[in-house]
Amino acid sequence: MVRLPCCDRLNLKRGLWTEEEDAKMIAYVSKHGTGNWTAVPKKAGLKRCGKSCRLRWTNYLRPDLKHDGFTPQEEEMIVRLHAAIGSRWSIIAQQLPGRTDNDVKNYWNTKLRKKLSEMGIDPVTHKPFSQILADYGNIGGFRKPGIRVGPLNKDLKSEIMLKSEPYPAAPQGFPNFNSQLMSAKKEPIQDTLSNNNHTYNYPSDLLTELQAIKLVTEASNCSNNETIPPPAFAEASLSSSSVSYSPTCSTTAAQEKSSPDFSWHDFLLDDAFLPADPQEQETTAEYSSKEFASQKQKGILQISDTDNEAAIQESNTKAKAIECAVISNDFEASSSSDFAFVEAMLYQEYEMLLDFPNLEPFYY
DNA sequence: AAGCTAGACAACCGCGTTCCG
DNA sequence: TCGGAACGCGGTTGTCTAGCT
Repeated sequence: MVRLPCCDRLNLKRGLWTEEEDAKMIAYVSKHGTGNWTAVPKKAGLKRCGKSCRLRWTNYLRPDLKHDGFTPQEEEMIVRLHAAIGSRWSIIAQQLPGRTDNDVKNYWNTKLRKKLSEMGIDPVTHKPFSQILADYGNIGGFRKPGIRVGPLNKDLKSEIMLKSEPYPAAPQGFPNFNSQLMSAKKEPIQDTLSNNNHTYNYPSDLLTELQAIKLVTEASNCSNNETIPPPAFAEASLSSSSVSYSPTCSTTAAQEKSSPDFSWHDFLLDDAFLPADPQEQETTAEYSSKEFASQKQKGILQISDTDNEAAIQESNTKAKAIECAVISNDFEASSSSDFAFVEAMLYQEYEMLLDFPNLEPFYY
């Protein structure tokens, strides 16, 4: 029997839900609970597919959901988590009670990304556009002039008024970070962190990603770490609305940071988590190099043996910035990140162009 | 008042993973 | 162990609405 996509089945309603449908769903779930979504629409008397029912319940009808606007604290959390782990909306949403991945994703796409772009910060890398351009200039010597901008995100492209260029595709066989992370079981962060029996493998080690989340979470919860700005900056910088911020955190550091001295530098990936102590920075850099070498040895980054050492050093520094974020807060870092992933892609492309100078870059 | 546009967000789609017989 | 069904996720599209011309 050929199984059609649920939404292609006959007589199944699509589109927006009516109040009557919502009432049926709520009545059914409150009586029978969730589970086996494919059976729900039939039992609840709805002409919807199970997938649609699950989505409606998960994203809208669930009683524990917030339907009001995002607070500055939540904005801050989203930005920080996105900087740490990228667009893992479900994981980010887990740290925001009452919010769904869809909520967070929509809010990011419609508000936060734009705000960051307008402030000259690349929403993908969380680095200043100027720094990204500088980085590209540094590695652009081998590139054919005028060929393309490279894998800059759309925001940056529009921001710097460059003509539209296709992004390079990820090399085949490159590790699928998203899939591996998605495959990991969902557990509350605290539980996950306390579980020493985790089996996630480098470089998509969920533990470390969650550690990064924990780091960010704790930083937002009244950390005295001066590298972490308090929620107040969200009001000052992110929120264009008149939402007033009532600090739940009353640390001196937080109050000090709420001053006009706040800098968006605090949100930039390279800087936000770096230890203030230069010696400590050196330590983290050393760690990063070792980890990168470890990745290389494991073949994860697929770096060839003809590496240019200087380029490796550069790549080490960039690709490990996020790990510094983890280390600087007394966590044991053990994984890469989306940021590192992008940088690794860049580097791998660089490798390829070195090996095959006549090869045209590949496009989407 | 009508038409247009952009923003917000609800909903859908496709794909990868997990579950289970 | 295998295959199909169910589930969950991120990306994308669709719809509604407010504001502007």
